[in-house]
Amino acid sequence: MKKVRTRFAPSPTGYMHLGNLRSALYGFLFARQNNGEYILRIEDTDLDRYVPGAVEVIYDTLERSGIYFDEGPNEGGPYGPYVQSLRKEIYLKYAKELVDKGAAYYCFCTKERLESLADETGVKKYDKHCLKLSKEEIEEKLRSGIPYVIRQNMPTTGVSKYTDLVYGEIVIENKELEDQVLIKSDGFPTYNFANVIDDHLMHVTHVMRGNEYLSSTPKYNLLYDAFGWEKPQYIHLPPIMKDETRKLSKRHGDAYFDDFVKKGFLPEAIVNYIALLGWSPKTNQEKFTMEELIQQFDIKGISRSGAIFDINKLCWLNSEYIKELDFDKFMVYATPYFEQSSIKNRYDYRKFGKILQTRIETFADVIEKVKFIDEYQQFDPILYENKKLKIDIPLAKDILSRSIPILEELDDNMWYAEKMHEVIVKIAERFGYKAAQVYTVLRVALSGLSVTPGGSAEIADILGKNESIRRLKQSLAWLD
RNA sequence: GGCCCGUUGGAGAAGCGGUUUAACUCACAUGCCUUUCACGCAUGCAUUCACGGGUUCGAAUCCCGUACGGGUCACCA
Repeated sequence: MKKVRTRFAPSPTGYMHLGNLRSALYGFLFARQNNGEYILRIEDTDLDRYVPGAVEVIYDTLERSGIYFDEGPNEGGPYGPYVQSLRKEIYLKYAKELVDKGAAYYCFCTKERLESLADETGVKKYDKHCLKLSKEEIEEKLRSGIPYVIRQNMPTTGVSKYTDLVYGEIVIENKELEDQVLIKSDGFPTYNFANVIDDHLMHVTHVMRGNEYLSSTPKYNLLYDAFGWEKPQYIHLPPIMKDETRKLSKRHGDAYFDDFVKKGFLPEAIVNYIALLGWSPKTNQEKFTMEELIQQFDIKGISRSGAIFDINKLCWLNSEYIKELDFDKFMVYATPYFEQSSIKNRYDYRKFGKILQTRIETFADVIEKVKFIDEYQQFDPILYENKKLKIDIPLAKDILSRSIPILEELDDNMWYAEKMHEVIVKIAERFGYKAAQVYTVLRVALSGLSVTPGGSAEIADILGKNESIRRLKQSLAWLD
């Protein structure tokens, strides 16, 4: 059995789309679990789309995701270079070999002629016009410097079939195949060609990519056949969708890894979630470490239909990862968000962090949760009402008016969460309330919210005595 | 439009001809906990697998057709 070698072959667009990340992940998992090798190859054959710094973005994203390579532009390796623009001459040489074999031919057609080939539905299929050129004519045109491309010469009859490891047998009639361009007039290869050449030269055994290539794969197979090369195994992946009809795409602005990191998602959670989009494990496990994914990943679990990206579930997974963080680590992630929030450089971030860790789904939630500090304003008294605890507005008033004097007597240095608990329980005992009733009323009065970032004792602690008393008095006044 | 692929609850999905009265997770709802909110815990949520035929003693599972959705038909990857 040949050693498994698979590859991730992104083009340097400057961003890492989650769909791409998932392809990178699956390829990585597959290579690692088979003790194979994982290769990074940069597909930059389109000069117009080149983005400076894009390779760094790719490496940075993958590194943060826990994905690494055995061979690539930075790692080196025996089959380099691993950047296609650096391999330009290689492709031309092989293209010419194909021309000699009759599997490809020079084409000098102008853009205008190509345009004129469109049928009534706007679909144009190349008519093999230049295939008829004689050797002399070709020599002549080449000599006089007329721009040319090299096209693949497709068979016009028969069928091509191959077995995809996810989709099963795919059969395409050869007459559906167009004489695609292999070498562009700028001398660069097209993706379609460079891909095949490099996969072969780099000894790639398994090709994993989006299923948009499902129906063009026979063209690549024909190329392998023309060279007499062994074909790789194909593993086509279903798309990740934004909703039922739209692919998760750049257009919608929220499909990049970086976007999610900025919103306060942990890379581990993103990777974990994405692993589950289009693949399901044999067990009921939902949370996975990278190591577990490597062990449990299985091509048989890859689905064939598109998966809708559900931010809800990502949020849930992220909150699970956040809760697991040890507190110091949590604060490392959370601090930048405190810095962006309205309480920047005020209040004790750690005190807030303590109560927030179980209450946020993304770190960006910190910004929202902290707003009540500055956005305290008259609220609907209905917030006090609680049928389970039998709290109504008159009771809330009682509790507030009786609690305030007692709390006011507390010394400043007694004003901390643990002490507040004691005091609240005492108040409850003394006036015959349930502790929960006092807690709830104070919590609402101090925050002006029904769902609060913490319990009343913690909130009072953070606010400090003066502000807490002020708010309690204010709330009482509002009730009149 | 031609060709290719897909279609199980709001979302991810298991299931691969008979202990499936269709797992599990998210969401949602309800309840419990009660030092409150959150966390946590428990329960509920598809008589049905896009639809219509067929094969079979028996189908979500096999076959055919229809509908719907996606992909592809570039000197873009």
